[in-house]
This record gives sequence, C-alpha cells and structure tokens, in this order.
Amino acid sequence: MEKTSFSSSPCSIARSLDVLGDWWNPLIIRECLYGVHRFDEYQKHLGIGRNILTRRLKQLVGEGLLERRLYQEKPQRYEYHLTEKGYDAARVLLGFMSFGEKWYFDSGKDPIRLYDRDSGAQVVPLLVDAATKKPIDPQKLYAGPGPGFPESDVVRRERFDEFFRRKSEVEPNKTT
Amino acid sequence: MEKTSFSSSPCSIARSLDVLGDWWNPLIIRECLYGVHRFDEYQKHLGIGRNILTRRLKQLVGEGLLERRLYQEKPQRYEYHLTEKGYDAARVLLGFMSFGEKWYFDSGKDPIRLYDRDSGAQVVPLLVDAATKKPIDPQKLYAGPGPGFPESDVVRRERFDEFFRRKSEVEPNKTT
DNA sequence: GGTATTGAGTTTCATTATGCAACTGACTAT
DNA sequence: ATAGTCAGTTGCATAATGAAACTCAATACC
Repeated sequence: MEKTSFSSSPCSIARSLDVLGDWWNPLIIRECLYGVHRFDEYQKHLGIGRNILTRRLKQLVGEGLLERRLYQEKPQRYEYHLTEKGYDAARVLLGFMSFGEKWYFDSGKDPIRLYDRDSGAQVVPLLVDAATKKPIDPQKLYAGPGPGFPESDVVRRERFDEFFRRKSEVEPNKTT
Repeated sequence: MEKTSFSSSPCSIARSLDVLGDWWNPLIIRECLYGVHRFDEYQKHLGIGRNILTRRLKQLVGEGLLERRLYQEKPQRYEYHLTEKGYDAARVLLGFMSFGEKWYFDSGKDPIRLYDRDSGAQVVPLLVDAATKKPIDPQKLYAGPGPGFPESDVVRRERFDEFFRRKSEVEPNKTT
C-alpha cells in the first residue's frame, strides 16, 4: 500500500486527507463527539480491530486531534478527548453527515440529529459563503492559486484553467 | 484488508465514508472540480497508479458521483464529469479545505482560493446552522437519534448519553 | 509505409495494511 | 482463588496498493 503521504502537498485537501482520508479516523472522531472516550468502548461501538484501533488512536494523538487523558492511576488508564483541532475536524464530519443524509436516507428519515447544548434547538449544518451568507453551489465555483501557492509548481497551475482565462481578460497584455 | 463496508450502517457519516473515506476518491473529485476530466490527466496530476485509478473511477461512476461521457468515437474515449451527487460530495471537500487551511498553512497563505463564477468574488466556505445562519461550534453540539434511527439498535443508543439525559429531565416519569 | 506518440486501460508482482483471534499484564470484585 | 475489566500486543492469512511493463486502437510524423 505504501500509503502515499500528501503531507508536503500544497493543497489543503490533500493535507487533511493524511489524517481524515481513511475509514476509521473519522468514525473515531464521531464516537468521541458522541461521548465515547475509552478504548474498549471504541472497539465495541465500531467493531474495529484492537490492533488497528491502537494505531489509529496513536496517529490521532500524534496529529493533535485527540489528547490522552489519564483518568485512573492504579492501573494507568487513559481516555481520549477531542482537542480544538479535533473539534475542527468534527466540522468536516458534519459535511459527511449532510451528504449521507441527502443521498442515502429518505428525507425526513435521518438517523441522527444534532442539537444545540444551550438552546436545545435542532442544528442543521449548511455550507455558506462567509461574506454573503448565501449557500455555496460547487458548480458555480472556480479555483485559482492563493498567496501560498508555490511559484515553482508550474505543472499544477495547468489546472487553474478558468482562473487564468479570466485573468487574461482583465489584463490582456500580460500573457502568463 | 477486507475494507469493512459501512453501507448498511444507520449513520450518514459511515455511509459517506464508503465512497469518500479514502485517499484517492476525494482527490479525484477535487481534480474534476478543477477542470480535469481525462484518464491520463488524473494520472499525471495525482501520481496515482493507473490500475487503481481505473478501479476508483469505476467505483465513483458506480456510486453515481461521476458520469462517463463519450467524447470521441473513433477510438472510444471517455471523460469523467461530476454528477449532481458528485458536486454535493465536492461540498464535503470544501470542509477539508477549510480544515487544512487553518491547521497546515499560515493564515493568509492558503495555497488555493475559490471564486464565484458569476461575480468573480472570492468565496470562503463557512459552516452555519441553516435556521439561524450562525457558525456551528461542534463543542456545543450533542447528538440524538433521528426519525430514521432503527428502534431495534439498542446498543448504539448508549452513545446518546446527553440526549436521553435531557429528555428525562423533561419527562421524568418515563424511564428509558 | 514504417516508426513514434497519445489515450485508456490491463496484467504482474512485491510490499503493506487490515481483520481476526488469541494472549499479556495490571489490577478489582466476589 | 477465580473470574472479570481495561488497554493493549502479537501472529498470521488475506486483500489492497504502488510501480512498472504491456496491450490495443488510432492518429501524426517523415
């Protein structure tokens, strides 16, 4: 397998996939969000092999999404809790939820619902543009290099068709 | 490996992971979103093995996220395009982007930016509650069974600690 | 006409990760 | 003294991956 690490890729998606692009890690984070924190509970709820659970937990702790918390001294026992980064990863899971609900369950028959801890009101995640607060339609997007895009990476620039086409309409003299 | 399919799990996250819980599928969808549609282009951009690219494309077409489009008759040649479902999956990718940008790149140095096709304005994805339009804080959420949750699945109900605790505060007579 | 190139895949094979089951070690409850 | 809980390890068969070479079919070059 050799797992092809994307940790050096200049793409936020690829970077995230290093820790979230797998079957178990998101599910472990989900359980944590639902209030599961101990080894055997993860194992039972997920049906994951104990060996790979060990590995996944180590990875998630190593990546800073979970923290190990000693909850008992006598035989040392640890719980796993979400860090701030872990909670941010959970936000990605909400994306999975919305997608899954729409495409795999009849509408109105969603298996799980989310509520606000303060108000108790149901929470329905929606992806919007931060500025206009309007829902995002991926079909109406195009991508371009940002400030952190490596100048050197000429090959990958090929992808940003639309960006450069539009740019050259604005500055027709500069031919990239 | 035996890939443990979650297709029957009563969880939207698990269901989504069947097709998105992998390193390549999200990246293929990303490329598609950036305007890449042909076999050799995927292979070059992603550095993915041609054999597994074949399998992934088949899976994505089979799952209905991509559609094969004949673009040349003589030697039959196909392009892969996002379906509506595929574009919805792309919405999940935006979640990955936000996460990756925040945790793996200095702020203001995001490698890739998104723009609106109509207005040309930059688009910044943000997860909000559909009703209140306020940003979602995963720390302030708790989960409970929805209308589609299988009554039979008593084991998994254990997870919804907070939900049942709160419920019994409201209806203290009914002890679940 | 013969050779090279492109596009889209297969095939083969060594390397890794996974799932399963059994085992260890430290303690606790009966 | 025996059974049970919790958190892992260890060992092994099996399945997925990555890399490179190979197959077709057709067009482009000379």
